[in-house]
Amino acid sequence: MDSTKIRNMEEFAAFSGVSRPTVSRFFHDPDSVRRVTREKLERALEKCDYRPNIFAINQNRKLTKNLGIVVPYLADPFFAEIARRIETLIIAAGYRPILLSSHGDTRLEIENLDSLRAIKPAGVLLAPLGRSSDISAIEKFCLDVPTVLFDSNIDGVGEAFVGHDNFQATSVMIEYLTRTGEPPVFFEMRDPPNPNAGKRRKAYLESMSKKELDQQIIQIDGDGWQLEEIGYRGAVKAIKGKELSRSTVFCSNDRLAIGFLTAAYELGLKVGLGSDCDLRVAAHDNHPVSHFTCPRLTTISHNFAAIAQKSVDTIMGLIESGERSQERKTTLFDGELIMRASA
Amino acid sequence: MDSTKIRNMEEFAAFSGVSRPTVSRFFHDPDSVRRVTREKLERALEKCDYRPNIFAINQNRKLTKNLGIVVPYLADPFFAEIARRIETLIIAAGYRPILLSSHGDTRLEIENLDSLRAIKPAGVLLAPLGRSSDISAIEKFCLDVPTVLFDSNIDGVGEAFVGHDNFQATSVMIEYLTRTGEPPVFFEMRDPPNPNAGKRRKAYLESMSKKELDQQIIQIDGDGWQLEEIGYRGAVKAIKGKELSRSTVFCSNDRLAIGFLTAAYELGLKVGLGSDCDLRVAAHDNHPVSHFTCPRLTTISHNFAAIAQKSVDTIMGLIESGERSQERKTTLFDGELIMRASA
DNA sequence: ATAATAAATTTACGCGCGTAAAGAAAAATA
DNA sequence: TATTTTTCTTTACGCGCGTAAATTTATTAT
Repeated sequence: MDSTKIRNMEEFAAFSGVSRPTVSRFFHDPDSVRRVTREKLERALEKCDYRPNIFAINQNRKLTKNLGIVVPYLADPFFAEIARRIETLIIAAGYRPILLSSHGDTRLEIENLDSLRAIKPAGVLLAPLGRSSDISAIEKFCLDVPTVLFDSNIDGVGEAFVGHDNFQATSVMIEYLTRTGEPPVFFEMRDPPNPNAGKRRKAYLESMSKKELDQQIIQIDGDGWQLEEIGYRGAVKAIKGKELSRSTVFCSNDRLAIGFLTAAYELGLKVGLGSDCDLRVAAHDNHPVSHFTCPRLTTISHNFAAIAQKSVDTIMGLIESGERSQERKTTLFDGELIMRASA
Repeated sequence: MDSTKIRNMEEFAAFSGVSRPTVSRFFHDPDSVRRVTREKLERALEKCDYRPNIFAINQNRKLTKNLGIVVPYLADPFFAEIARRIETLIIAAGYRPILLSSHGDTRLEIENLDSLRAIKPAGVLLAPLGRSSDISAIEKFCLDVPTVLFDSNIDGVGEAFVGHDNFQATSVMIEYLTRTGEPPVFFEMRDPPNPNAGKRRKAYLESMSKKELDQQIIQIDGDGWQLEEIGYRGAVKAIKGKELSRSTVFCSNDRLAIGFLTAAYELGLKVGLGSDCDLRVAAHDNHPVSHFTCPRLTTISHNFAAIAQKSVDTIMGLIESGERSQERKTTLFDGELIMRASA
């Protein structure tokens, strides 16, 4: 590295023996200059680590290379995992991911969108809070910024939705559970924060009635994102109150199931497949923690890889075409049954 | 809202009847203008939602209001939780948090620092990867940007360190375990990615020898951040190989313990305090998941709130004084014993 | 070789705001 | 009321880069 301190593009142009507009073009797209020129600049770059000022760039371009990611609750490893995958794909595409969490708070979700708007992102991938989202504010945002929703859908909002097929997933699990034992009772929050929950309930009812099986839904109280605690309390109440009409429980999501397993353990119920077991418990999501519950949790995995890839591909398509999509497209990926010890 | 579209500060100044430099001062600090002027501007703001262009602001200030947060692995709820708290405090202080995860990757950690450097942050809060960090690169970064380390220390790097007192925590736990049962065996990775692990081992050895108790350390193989899986395999090996000289196990961290509990469960060992139990298991961190293991995990909590607060206070002090600290200060907070069912 | 094309250079302006200096106006003090 | 102090306005320049137009130079085709 040279001792020469380059302060701006002007100086770097002089240093490398190329004019400034050409340097500007080079940084925008290295292939837009002749090969000899490019090599000259690359050699200069090795001698003095100059990088264009990102603020000056963004100020003068209508469109930045920023790509926002907003998730409802980053402290939930499920969202941390999907965000991690999306981040990686965005970086690979040459964009800059800006990851924001709404921390389960409606107001913060809108604030996140506002501060994204301020940095003129090329696009945004949004997993909304769901039921508690300020839908009209999100709609307004989507008019200004190309936005793809993922994980949790809001009808008609954003350019597209990419998510998990709750109906397919539910029917696969119910198929499995009924084939290997008693048909399941459905265990969920009375007032779930996430729209997926509603679809899962509906899918349970449909699947069960198609098989002409008795439906039972246990709806538990609770509010917020402390799902394990809510699941635990609900399970204690349901077990002690002998509310379970059958010995198989299908939880609306893994985090509720984690609480359920804790309750069963503490109440001395053995969960699992064996003939010595009192209960079978299964759920939805293949949450990272579900690998290590006691017993390990049988669940339906989201296709994390496909959802992340399709979300990024979709927003990239919108950005690079420069157009809004003609029609809002919904893409759902099949879940995969993950058989473990709990059911 | 007025239909008038304000495009820049010039237009907003004209609209509100105040000169542009005064408007600029107002946005920098509302209290730096006279009350009547401020009120005039606030009224104007309600009529037309103008916000200064953040890129133009940052380009012209040497110092932005950006504050970087870098954590080693955001998909670990422990870091998600501490990051969440820090973010909240930073926003409250009127700064803009930029949260980046190194995803357990040395190269990405440096890339994160590089991209932070590009946005001229006022300061950075860094929880380094630890042993695998590129220390000289981090040192170089700290010369340019005021940086406070947290969670995991690198001697002499950064302006200050804020963390957890592993020695106090260890001795409290050992005190508790020996008072209520057999003294503990220490369970850890042979090659832990985190420097806290080294301190915990040392603290175990010191505490045990101070009490004139036999020390036993079980070091398990494994690499990377899949700590539960590593803990699980190590536990299976240790239990099947009858390596445990005593019935109390003190794990280097909760995530290893989660794997340990899964192994114990699958091998039919009952973990807990009761006389019918085979093992007691305790650990470090009060990881969010440790609330819901089976049995619930006895552990030592980090003082999340204090660590987050002190980290933010320290970096704010550096920023607002505009100076570098004379001497590197280390602040450690006591852990708190969280007694649950596992030990 | 000459003409046609492609690429680079020079020149110049604009983006939206920070900020400094000098003077005018308003508020606080005497 | 006169004086001092505070606050605001006017004017002007700079930040680092995007980008357009006109010109020059290099490359390719004829």
